Amino acid sequence: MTLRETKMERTRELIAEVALALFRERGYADTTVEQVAAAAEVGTRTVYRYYPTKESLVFGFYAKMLDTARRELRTHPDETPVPELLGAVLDSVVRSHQEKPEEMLAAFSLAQETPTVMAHLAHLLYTWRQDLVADIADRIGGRSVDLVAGLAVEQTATVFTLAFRKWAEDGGRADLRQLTSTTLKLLHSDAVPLPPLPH
Amino acid sequence: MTLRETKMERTRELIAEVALALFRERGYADTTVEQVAAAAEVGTRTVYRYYPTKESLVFGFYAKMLDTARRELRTHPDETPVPELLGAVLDSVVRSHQEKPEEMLAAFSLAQETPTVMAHLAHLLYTWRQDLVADIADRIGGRSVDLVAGLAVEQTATVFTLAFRKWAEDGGRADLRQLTSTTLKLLHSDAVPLPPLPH
DNA sequence: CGGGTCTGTGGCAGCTACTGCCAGGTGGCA
DNA sequence: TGCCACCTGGCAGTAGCTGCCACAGACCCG
Repeated sequence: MTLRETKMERTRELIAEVALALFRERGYADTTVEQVAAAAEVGTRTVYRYYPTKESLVFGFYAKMLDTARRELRTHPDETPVPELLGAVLDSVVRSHQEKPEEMLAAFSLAQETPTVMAHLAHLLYTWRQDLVADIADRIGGRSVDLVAGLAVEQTATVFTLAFRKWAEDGGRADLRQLTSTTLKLLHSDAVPLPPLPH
Repeated sequence: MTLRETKMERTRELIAEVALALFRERGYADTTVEQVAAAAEVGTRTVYRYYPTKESLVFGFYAKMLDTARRELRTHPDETPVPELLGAVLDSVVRSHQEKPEEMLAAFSLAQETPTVMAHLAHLLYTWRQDLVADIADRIGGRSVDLVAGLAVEQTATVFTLAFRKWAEDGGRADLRQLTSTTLKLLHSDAVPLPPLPH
């Protein structure tokens, strides 16, 4: 890794950190990108070189985390059974959240305050799941590959999303891993109502 | 309904229609809100009175449709079994899509072209599902009410979303109801892999 | 039916997110 | 050490979005 790249990586992270701090302090709407740039001691133009929109500043590390979870899939050999893969993804996401709980909570609470930020988060997760579906579909045989892969990924993501939402409601005091596992157990059980099959 | 309200409703719909038409014609990014206003023969300021953002112009009727589906729930008596409720929601959404297939397809294709539009759609669906969870939770007894309601709603929404996506990929030629029912069948079967339970 | 009032409309000014362009400087590399 | 590549940041410009205010049409009551 060259000096140039190191510097850029540092600036990139610095901007995201400073931005998140300012947003928490003064609120998202009341902070201009110019202020973020000034606080990070870079030009406004530079901020936009690293992050395409103001909203994306909130999810700098979040995006990196999702990327990691996906990347991890590729380390598993081709013969790995799909349930194990899904378990690995779930585990990776839970682990990331446990590493930086305050940041996760802060980003989520900012998202709840500001619709466009929530929209950005929803979009981030949406594309992530779509990419995951493509990854998983490659490993599945049989009929309706895309539907099966889709359902598998969506269910896995849902388990985490619900557990996380409950965890966040609680202010992050509960044990996220515990909550995830409880939710997963519910999904495995048949206590969850579903629309009936049309005859 | 007074004359005033009628007029407003008409303008509201006119703006959305004109906007969607212009977006399809010249593309979303290459159409300014000012142009939409001019084509609808209203002031720019008025457009923003009806629709808070440019993106929301794309989903005028979409939002109304989701609202209808939710509203329909309230027509069912309290004793209605939850699976039936979920079935009704699914049905309502499928029906709406079958009524205006071109518009649905157009809106979705615009969303795929422009990230912020997709983000808006994702957000719309996200809040809709959350509201549905609250509605359903009211009707469920027992433990982990919110988790059960959450899983139930998310699974139902997922079934439709996947079927819709496949339908849209196909250019809207396939039968959406058929696709939905196939997806639902898959979900009921145990052909869908899940993450294993941690011991 | 007519006058006062309420309310939707739209123009104007202004802020800020975001972009293309270009000059200057710093790191990479021979 | 010197040339080249590329990252940086300032400037100007576009467009989404908002508060404010005057006007006009709709509503209501005598």
